[in-house]
Amino acid sequence: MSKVTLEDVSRAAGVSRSTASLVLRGNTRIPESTADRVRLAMAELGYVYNRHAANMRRRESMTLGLIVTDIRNPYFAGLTMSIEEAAHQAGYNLFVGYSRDDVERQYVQLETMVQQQVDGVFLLPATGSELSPVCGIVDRSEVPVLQLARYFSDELDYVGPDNLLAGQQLAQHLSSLGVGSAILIGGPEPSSARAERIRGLEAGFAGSGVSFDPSVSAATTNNAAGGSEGIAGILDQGIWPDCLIAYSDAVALGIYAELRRRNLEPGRDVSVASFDDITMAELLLPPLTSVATYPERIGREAAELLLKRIRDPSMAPQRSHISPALKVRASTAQWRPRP
Amino acid sequence: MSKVTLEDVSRAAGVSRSTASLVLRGNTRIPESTADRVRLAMAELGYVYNRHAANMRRRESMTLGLIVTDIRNPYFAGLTMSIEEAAHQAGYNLFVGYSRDDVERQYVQLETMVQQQVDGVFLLPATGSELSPVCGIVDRSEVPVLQLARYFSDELDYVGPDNLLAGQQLAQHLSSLGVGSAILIGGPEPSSARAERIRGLEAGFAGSGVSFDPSVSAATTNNAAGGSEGIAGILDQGIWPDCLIAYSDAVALGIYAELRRRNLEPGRDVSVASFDDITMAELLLPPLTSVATYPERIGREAAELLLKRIRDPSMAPQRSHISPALKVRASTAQWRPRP
DNA sequence: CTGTTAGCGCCTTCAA
DNA sequence: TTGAAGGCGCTAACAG
Repeated sequence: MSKVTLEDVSRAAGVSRSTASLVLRGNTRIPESTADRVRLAMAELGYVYNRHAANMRRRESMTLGLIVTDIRNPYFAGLTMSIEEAAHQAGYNLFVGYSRDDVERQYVQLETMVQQQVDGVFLLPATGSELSPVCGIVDRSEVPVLQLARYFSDELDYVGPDNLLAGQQLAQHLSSLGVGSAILIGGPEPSSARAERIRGLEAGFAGSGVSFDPSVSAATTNNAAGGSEGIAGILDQGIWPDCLIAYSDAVALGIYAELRRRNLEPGRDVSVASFDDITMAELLLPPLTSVATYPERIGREAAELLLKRIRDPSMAPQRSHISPALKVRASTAQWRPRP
Repeated sequence: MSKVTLEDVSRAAGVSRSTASLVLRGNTRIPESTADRVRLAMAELGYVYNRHAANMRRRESMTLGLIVTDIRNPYFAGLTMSIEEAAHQAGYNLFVGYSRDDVERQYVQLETMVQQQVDGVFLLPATGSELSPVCGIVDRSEVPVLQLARYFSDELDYVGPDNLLAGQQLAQHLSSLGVGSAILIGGPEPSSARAERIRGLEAGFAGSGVSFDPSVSAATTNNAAGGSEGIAGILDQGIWPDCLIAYSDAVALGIYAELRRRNLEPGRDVSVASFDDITMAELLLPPLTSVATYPERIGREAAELLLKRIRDPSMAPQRSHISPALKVRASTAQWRPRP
């Protein structure tokens, strides 16, 4: 029975309600003996602090929302876990919703979170997200929204990997290997992340003589099925580049599998590289060259920024880019140019 | 400004507050013309329904809590996503906490969820969970707790895989292959799931002549690192069984990697099998034999049960076991007895 | 340091 | 059908 109220506690402890309330909030001006008596009474009566009631007055709920597309991709799982950790550390509880990359679903989730009075929302936007519907939902309550890993608006905060640099690092590595041609496989077409990675790759390949045409590759879902589909589409056209650049490690897993279905061996018949560097990349055979994008750091940084934004809603929109790091492994390092 | 209240709306629409409230809840006895006027006013004023305020009166928050250990394991990620889906479908928002298999952390998360007035909690218990601290936190508010995938008490509801049957199915498959000896690798020692899988394996191997001694294998964390560590411990003792049974696919991934570091090939030098059948199992080389335990079904079933429990707190504790299905793949099927 | 008072926004009840 | 009133549990503001 969550029926034990602060009033009951204060009565049992022989103090006023305001005193009990102050003890709860750790006020130091209350003498220790009184505070102890109050705490004892709370324990004995089985008192449970009701945050909803507190919220009615304080106008903050100590909850945050997180909407991501799909956590079966370990990259997003790591991101989610680090955000949860930072939120809890700051005393917030976290509502989580999975949009499954469906915009409508995402908007519904955003709406219910706003109704639940969240103090802020981390949004890893579904493809097709736009500012105006988001604002329509959010502006009425002035809930700050932070864009995670992908962005669709300059007016909202953003924290994500430095995709441009990541693309550049990877391209430079590949051209140094003597790769003659490379193709990007998969990834959600309209995402800022994919566009940035492409721009980075183009910049990195510039002047190296490596042929790289981003328009060849079709967009796919960001998972293994997308990778299989993407590489199948390329091979079925009779195209056979020296290097396959997966949009992400999740996509690369599908590329490995599809290559083998066709009796091709990744790392030998074609080099393969990717982005994210999830744990699995290193454990695959051959180990997968990947650009680490550090989801844990992105999560920590995002939490820090959103909390700052909650404190100061008038601050100008911020963008934060986390530096990537290339991890060279056998999937590219063992590959040799065809004679 | 979540300052627009139902009173403002009713004033603007020229109706009473109770009428506006009834429109919100979809009452049909209100004439459509009136309802439309109210809805129009809500839209024009930018009204946001405040669930906290509603909760003060209705004594339900329309929120549920979910505490899992770690979603970087795709098995738990799938479980989490299916629970979120079912919760949203039923109109609930979901608080999520990751215990990282730390009991103390788990208790803190449980406590803050209770303070947030959750109507129920899904708990995938951290190793070392016990009934009395959980009850200490939960009983005061009478929040129902459902045990997910592992259990530590008969007094709480439970939904998880039928681990006994899963172990049996796998053992029978292995003995039919002519395996002479098998060892279980990894998994959290004190978990009900591990104990049940062992019992199932023992039952399945009984009378087959396959040597299987569960005491040989050390417990580990439920991830790739645990798998590598587990198999390393076995091989370093000079033990070399015909078959390695991983506690889970996540563990199996580490086994594959460690075997290869030692120039052993899974599926040829030793057969490997596992539990869970996450997407990756099929994509590995060699594809991994695994017993599917269907996290999506478990999640759906769990959500159904918890919602029923919320409606009827006096119901006797329920346990629900989801049937597994063996997926035979090359990691065992291609293995041949050593001469 | 304590007690009192007045809400936060909504829902329920009762009377009109 | 509508209006008025009371209260959910807490906190803030003020007067003792």
